[in-house]
Parts: sequence; structure tokens; C-alpha cells
Amino acid sequence: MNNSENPDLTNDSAWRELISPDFYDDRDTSDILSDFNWNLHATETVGVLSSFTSTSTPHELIPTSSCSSSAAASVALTEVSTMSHNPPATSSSSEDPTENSTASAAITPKKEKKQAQKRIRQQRFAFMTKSDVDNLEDGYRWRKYGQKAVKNSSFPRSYYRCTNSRCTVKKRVERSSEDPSIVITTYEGQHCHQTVGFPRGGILTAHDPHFFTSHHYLPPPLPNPYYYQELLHQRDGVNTSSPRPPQSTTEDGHVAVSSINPSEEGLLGDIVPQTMRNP
DNA sequence: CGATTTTGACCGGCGC
DNA sequence: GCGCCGGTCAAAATCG
Repeated sequence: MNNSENPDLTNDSAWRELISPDFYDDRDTSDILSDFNWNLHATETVGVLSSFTSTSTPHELIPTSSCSSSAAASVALTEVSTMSHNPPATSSSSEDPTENSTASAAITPKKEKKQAQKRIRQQRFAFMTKSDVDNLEDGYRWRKYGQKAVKNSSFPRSYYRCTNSRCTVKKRVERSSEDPSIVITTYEGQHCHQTVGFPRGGILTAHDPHFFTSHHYLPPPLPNPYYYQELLHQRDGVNTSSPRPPQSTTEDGHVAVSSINPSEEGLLGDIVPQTMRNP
């Protein structure tokens, strides 16, 4: 795209404006996370890598309230809902009668689905964790629906959808090509339900204060212009192969976050090794 | 046997 | 218009 028009992303206010044109201005990360139903306390919300909405037209902005139960959300979700028009044959049932009524046989569901997809971009945020495990257990259950090799990355990107049939939240998981130990997780959308337990292991939710620390959560610098730029490029469909300087991490591998407070530093400093996987 | 993962095919957006 | 690329679908394979 037009990189020449990109503002100087080394400037804090510049990228803030770019990332969060009108939604996340002056909001702290706890606000942002709560919009994603991640009701973390301030001490747990450091270093949200990015959070932004990307909509092609203003009316497509997905409300911050949850899914189909919200009348306000229903307007936008009607447009998005085609994503779940075709529940897998193995899936229990179609859930929303309004969906079925609009997805009659006359219109190719596939095309309608695609159109809806491209129109709506839900809120997204991304963060990096240092973990051997690609798929972080965040309290929700995810079903993988795709994997793609990404250009300029030696690691594939995995695509997951929330297994809750009413929930349209997706996430992408990929490893940093520069540091394979870093997992970049991008969430899109908001859960409309509670977290669930895991059948094969312990229950850990994003509400758990150990969630981030358990995965060597790597808060980014605020800003880390290069990473944000990359996210923006991803969002805008632009590939960037330009070399980026190493992230401005501290000696112990952490990154200075402007909003961090002493208690947060304590949390981050107290790195807990991989302990979440219960065989 | 149901749920989940894998994987090739397909589609749309975008730059040239 | 063409080709590249990211994202999704869906059938087959695998898992528990």
C-alpha cells in the first residue's frame, strides 16, 4: 500500500492515532482488554501489543458489547453472522433462527459468507508471549480451521475459531520469524460467553493473574513502532520485508512499558516456566 | 463415534 | 488482466 503515507511510527502519538483512530484514544489497556471480555485487573493488562478496529465503513464497527444477545450487536452481527451460517455437519445445530431465515437456499451461502467477511473487521489485538507452546490456553476452547505459510516467515500461521457456536471470535497464532521462541497471538472479536474449562488439563482463564506470566508474556515497548507497523501492514494486506531493528527489550528480556507500575514489574519479573500443560 | 486437526483447494483483495 | 498472498472452506485423517 502507500507506505509513503505512513506516519512516523516512532512517534508515540502517531501510531496511537493510527492504531486506534477513534476508539482507543486515551484508554488504558485494561479498558481495551475488558472490551474483549478479558476482565483483567490493571496489574495484568500491561503490554497489549495492539488493539484496533478495522472497518471499511463506519457503520460496520462492531459494538463493544457481546454477541447475539445484544440488540445493538445484532445489527452488525447480522452482517457477520454468515460466518456461522454453515455450522459443520458434525456440529450440534444451527443456533440462531434469524440466521437461517436470511441464509435461504436462493443465495449462495458461500458467497454471502465471503462478502460478509470482507466487510467486517472486528476489534483485534495482538500480543507476544515467549512460550514453547503455540496454542496458549486462555480459558476458551478453540478449533483450528486453517494453517497457512506466511511470506517472510519460516513458520506457518494457524487460524482458530472459538468452539462456541454463537461466538465468532477468531485468533491467529504464529511464531516470530526473528525469534522462534516468541509466539504472536492475534485475537479478533469478542467472546459472548464465559471461559470454559479444558477437558485435558487444568482450567486457566484469561482472568487468571498467572495467565500472562505463565507464558513468558512479553509486553512490547509502547510503542514498538516496527511491530505495530507490521500489524498495520497485515491488516492492510501489505507485506513488509524491510529489516527491523531488534525490539527494545531490556536485559532480562522484558520491555519497558509506559503504563507499567511496580506491581506489574513484579509480575513480569517473576517468570514462571511452562507449567500450564497438564498431560 | 463425535470432536478436532490436517491440508489442498478456493476465493477475494490488492499491487503491478 | 494477471499473479501473489492472506484467509477460509471442507473432505479426509486422526484422536480420545
